[in-house]
Amino acid sequence: MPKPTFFNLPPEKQDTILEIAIEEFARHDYGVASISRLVKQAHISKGSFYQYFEDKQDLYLYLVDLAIEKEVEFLLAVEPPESQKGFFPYLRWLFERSSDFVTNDPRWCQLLYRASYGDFPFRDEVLHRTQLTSRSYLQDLVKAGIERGEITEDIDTDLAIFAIDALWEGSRYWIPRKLAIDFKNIDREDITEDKIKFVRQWFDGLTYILENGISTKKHRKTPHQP
Amino acid sequence: MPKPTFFNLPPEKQDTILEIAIEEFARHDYGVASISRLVKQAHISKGSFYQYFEDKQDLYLYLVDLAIEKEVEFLLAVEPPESQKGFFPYLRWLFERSSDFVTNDPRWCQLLYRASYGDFPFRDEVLHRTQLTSRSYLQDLVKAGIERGEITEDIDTDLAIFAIDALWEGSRYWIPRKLAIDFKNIDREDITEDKIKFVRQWFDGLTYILENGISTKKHRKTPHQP
DNA sequence: CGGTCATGTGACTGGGTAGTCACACGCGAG
DNA sequence: CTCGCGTGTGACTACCCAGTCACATGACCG
Repeated sequence: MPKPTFFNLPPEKQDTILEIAIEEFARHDYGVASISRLVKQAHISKGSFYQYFEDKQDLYLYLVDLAIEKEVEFLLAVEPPESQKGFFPYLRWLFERSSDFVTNDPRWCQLLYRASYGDFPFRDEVLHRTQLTSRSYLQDLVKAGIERGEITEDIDTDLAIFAIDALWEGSRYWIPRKLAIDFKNIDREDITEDKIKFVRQWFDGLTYILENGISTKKHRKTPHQP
Repeated sequence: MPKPTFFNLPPEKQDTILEIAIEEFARHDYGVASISRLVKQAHISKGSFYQYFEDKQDLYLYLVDLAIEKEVEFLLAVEPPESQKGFFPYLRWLFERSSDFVTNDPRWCQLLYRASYGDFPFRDEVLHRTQLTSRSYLQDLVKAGIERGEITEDIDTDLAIFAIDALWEGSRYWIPRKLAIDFKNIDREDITEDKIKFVRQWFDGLTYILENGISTKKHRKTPHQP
């Protein structure tokens, strides 16, 4: 947690610092991200930084927490379908919200990606935070889906969760690169309708694949042998 | 490419150096991996290292090339099914070989993962090398599958490739962590039959999901709207 | 006015890094 | 024996990093 000094700052200054910090940690893994670069860009002194935050890790964990908060908040900004409608409509909603999150807050999104897959000490500390929310949430979803008979029991719950998660995390990584989103200069104008549409269709496709697979139903040659 | 000096070394010494190097770059992203640590562990001097390799990047790109070579060689060590048997048997073969590659050469595998998703300068140089092989290979596979009518045309080719790739790369990352494989001390004894079986089943499951999705076929409520 | 306290500062420390270089060693040819 | 050459070496450079600290600034209070 940042020191009280940070929260005493005028909100705009807090925001500026956080903006620059998000950019730094979106562009680089924890180990490569640099506080020196950060303070230069934010036009504050090294000394000030360390009056705001305990250390690099303190800032980082705070950012991760903020990002998770931000993500949840963004997802829930649109009402999810009622749970009795079933798993797949829910998944579709989740992916649609997620896709908008990517185009809306690409840097938060990238920061969270790095939090899961990046290279740094205190992995467990961070994984605990990121997985606790997303993965246990998915777990409940999938289990309910199985109980309701929508999801095949042939597949292990954990594997289903993994698949959903891997497709999501993979998207989170590749989409900004496919769309040539530059984390340095986020330009709202640059996220055109076309791009938003592209991302929506991307996740529509993933929903379809997760539900039905990619095979035509004519040949089902390779049944699952558990 | 390493300098001639490196190739003049007795093969065992070359191997030792490469072993240590693989470990370093499997455990850390390019930016975090350290040549100083490497030479200490390999019991060679800084000076020697720079008589073997141009620089850090030279060594790294060489390792990536070796890893790709190693992967291809390993995959093809078992004959793939004849192509007329279709896409899904082929995919099953690919995943089965891949799963064995993970348990057999976890460090090479992890190095390649980092080459695709890691954080470093000269991204393009590395991506070019990794994608050229795997992604264009998948592309041919998927296109053939579509032409043969095994893969639904509702799905964009690129998205199908992405899905396969994302599940594979995700596995490559998570499996060693789930199995608690320590890249530091690779102990052949530690890779038990149980673990190998676990990985095989993992990829069997993924093949099934890719082919059929995770839904039971009873409710197909959410058709794909392109 | 003087004092106190929160905040701002940038030179500095200690340590890690990639890469260099002047020198040392040994071996084989002349 | 000596010269040259390929190889080995570790101290050294130049740089970057996280984190510290003695000092500066300025606002508010008595």
